[in-house]
Amino acid sequence: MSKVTPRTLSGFMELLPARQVQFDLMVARLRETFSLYGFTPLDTPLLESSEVLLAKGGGDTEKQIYRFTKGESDLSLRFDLTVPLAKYVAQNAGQLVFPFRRFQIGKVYRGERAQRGRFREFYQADIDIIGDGELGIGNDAEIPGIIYNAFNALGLRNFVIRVNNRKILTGYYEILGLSDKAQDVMRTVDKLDKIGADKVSALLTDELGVAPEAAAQVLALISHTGDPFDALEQYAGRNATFDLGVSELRAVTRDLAAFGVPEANFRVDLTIARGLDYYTGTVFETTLTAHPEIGSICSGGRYDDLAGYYTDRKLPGVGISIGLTRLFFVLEDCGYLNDAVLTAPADVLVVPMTDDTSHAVQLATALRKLGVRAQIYSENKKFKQKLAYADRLGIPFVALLGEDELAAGKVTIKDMRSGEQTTASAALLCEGIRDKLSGLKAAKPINDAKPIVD
RNA sequence: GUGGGUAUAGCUUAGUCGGUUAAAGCGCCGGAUUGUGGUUCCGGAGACCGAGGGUUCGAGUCCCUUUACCCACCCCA
Repeated sequence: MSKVTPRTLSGFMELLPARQVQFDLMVARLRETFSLYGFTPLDTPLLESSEVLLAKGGGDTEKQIYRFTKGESDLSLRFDLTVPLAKYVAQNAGQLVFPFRRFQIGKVYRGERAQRGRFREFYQADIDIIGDGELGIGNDAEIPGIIYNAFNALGLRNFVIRVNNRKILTGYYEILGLSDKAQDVMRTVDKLDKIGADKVSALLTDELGVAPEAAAQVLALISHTGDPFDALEQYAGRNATFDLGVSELRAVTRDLAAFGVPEANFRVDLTIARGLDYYTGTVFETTLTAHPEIGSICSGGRYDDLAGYYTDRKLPGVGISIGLTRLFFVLEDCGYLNDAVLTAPADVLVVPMTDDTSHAVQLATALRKLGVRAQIYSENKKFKQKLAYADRLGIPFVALLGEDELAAGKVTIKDMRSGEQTTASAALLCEGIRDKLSGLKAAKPINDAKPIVD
């Protein structure tokens, strides 16, 4: 009989057990970190009515939406977590306490061509702070600290959080008389790192019709080396939006040290703008120092009006989104995933070797009460196969209950890494294992301290 | 959406000018070792060469079609 070939769709990521454990560990660390800053968890449906999801309409996002009908229903898979948040907040505004801080970690879907580091189904880890009518700039200032600590909790060290403020760009382009082209100019300038100043200049003049002098001015500001605030100072007092942007950017950078963000992990970068047009102030973008080619793994910013398509209530917010799937993919690809992390499904494999399994069950129960993950191996296989099972799954301890042990009322524990065996009372061994495991479990999932070079 | 590339064992790949039995490493299974895994040694299973059609005495190899996947652009996490 011919079989259907098992396959996974392009752009969808599936992990083997050990990797999945690692991924889940990263998710857990992010949840812990977000919780430390007072964010509350939120889960929303994967599927929404197309009317709700596409309220904004138009643009590239609409083309990338997975959309289908089921009976009379016109449904769409969410393509980010921000639109569902907007719906949720608009719907529940009366019952929420503002500023509303939520985090959400979930899958989103984009029907675009997959490629390296670019998925069609992927996890985003979002945090957002939503204000009712107003939201202080202090919330923006808190974001870099959260990003830093979140990545730090994962074990990442080599990354840079880049920050800019859209008001600065908007105001500057007003000064230069480029307001009508502001969006396109920002998007072009955003490519500076990738294609270089000459090509950016060419694109500005040839494709966008920017006057050469204005293009030169655009590049002059963003190419400034040294303290970016010195460059910005030259234009002070000429445009209210620009001045506001500069003061907001100052506010965001002022307390970085107090928030615990090292200078090496932060940079004001006047080129970043984010393609998404709903950002109106602070913008963030985070890249891995050793892998800029993969693009941003965490970005976000300030928006004036989250839910304008659903309600008249003005709901400004600031938030970020971590591309967890992309991040995980890059880290695995580059060998940064820390294999020392305990990815075994259990801490102890309890192996009964006689027909009487009651002692094995008792031991497993006692271990679990101590918080030690115990699995009973009940297959009637050869002894070596029982050990091989533990070995292949990376289970660090095997508890052996053979005739000798049962007769003596004891248990033999084998440490699979050292090969050492000790025989003692069950209670004594349980405590010992718990203590040994605590060290292992403190390990972080990622180790990017030593970048691997081909 | 646009442009390029690839398809051979579970995985990564080799396969000469079209020639007879499609090769290797890794992995898997078994044994050496019936209460000791991970190392080593020995043995074994596993491939209608992506699918369909064509040229030919003969196709993994050449041609056409198709599907899937990969890479890049656009855009993004």
